[in-house]
Amino acid sequence: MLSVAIERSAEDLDLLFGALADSTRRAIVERLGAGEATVTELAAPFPISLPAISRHLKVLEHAKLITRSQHGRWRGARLSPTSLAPAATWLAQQEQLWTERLDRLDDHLAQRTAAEPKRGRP
Amino acid sequence: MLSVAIERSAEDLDLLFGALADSTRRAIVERLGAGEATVTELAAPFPISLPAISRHLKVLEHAKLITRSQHGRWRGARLSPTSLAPAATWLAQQEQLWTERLDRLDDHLAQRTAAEPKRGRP
DNA sequence: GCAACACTTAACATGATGGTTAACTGTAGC
DNA sequence: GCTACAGTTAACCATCATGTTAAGTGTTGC
Repeated sequence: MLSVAIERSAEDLDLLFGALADSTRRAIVERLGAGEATVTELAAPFPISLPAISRHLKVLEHAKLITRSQHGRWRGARLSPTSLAPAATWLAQQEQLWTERLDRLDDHLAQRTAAEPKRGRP
Repeated sequence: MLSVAIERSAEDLDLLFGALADSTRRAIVERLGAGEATVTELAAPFPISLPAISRHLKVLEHAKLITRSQHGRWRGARLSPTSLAPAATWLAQQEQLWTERLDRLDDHLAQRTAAEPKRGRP
């Protein structure tokens, strides 16, 4: 359907991994796993100022990891469900690629040593 | 055995995700999926200088994503097989946590609407 | 030994990141 | 309307990241 459906751009991954490369932001994501929360709730566990939290949220939002809402004077943050997928997919692909390669290498070595058992290593 | 075996510290993840938050470094990792390579080989596809590549490799090494070797005057880089696991695990945990939560939410809502079908929303 | 090669290290410029405090915006509630 | 509350924006600062070029290190090969 969409011609650019698989277009997982390098920039998206930059933003995603970049957003996750900070323990405060990861903790916020973990916290949001328990459900929507307000900024003050999210800020509570951390020893940093509200503006700092506010910017972390902006980074997460920019990476499309969270969406924001407004209830009265409270502003909520919640996870966008499939947003981690691109990162997880990239990692899975890499792991698959190199385990495949290691398997092939094992096969190759097994074959080699089976075919030429007397070959010595200098 | 090791008392700190499961101690996947926040710093490790900082380094891991940080290392992956750059498209050049991700490309290098992808490239290394095909096997060990020298610095010049790794540098070839990129329009940046060798020192820049050298430092990217140092970042990857520091994040324990690659190991380095020396063959004569060539210096090789190769992937360390399980190094992506902490990142993949963290992502998997998050995805599991929040899909669980969404499931519980669904159940809850289904139960609620089943039990109190006439309840209106103000 | 010495020149060429394959890098790495050093020194530097520049822009991004993560934190601060102070001031601003917008909603709630009397 | 005014005050308090929840949060964002602005201005600033220190540090880190990423690139550059120039110089240094160590190995090869004649």
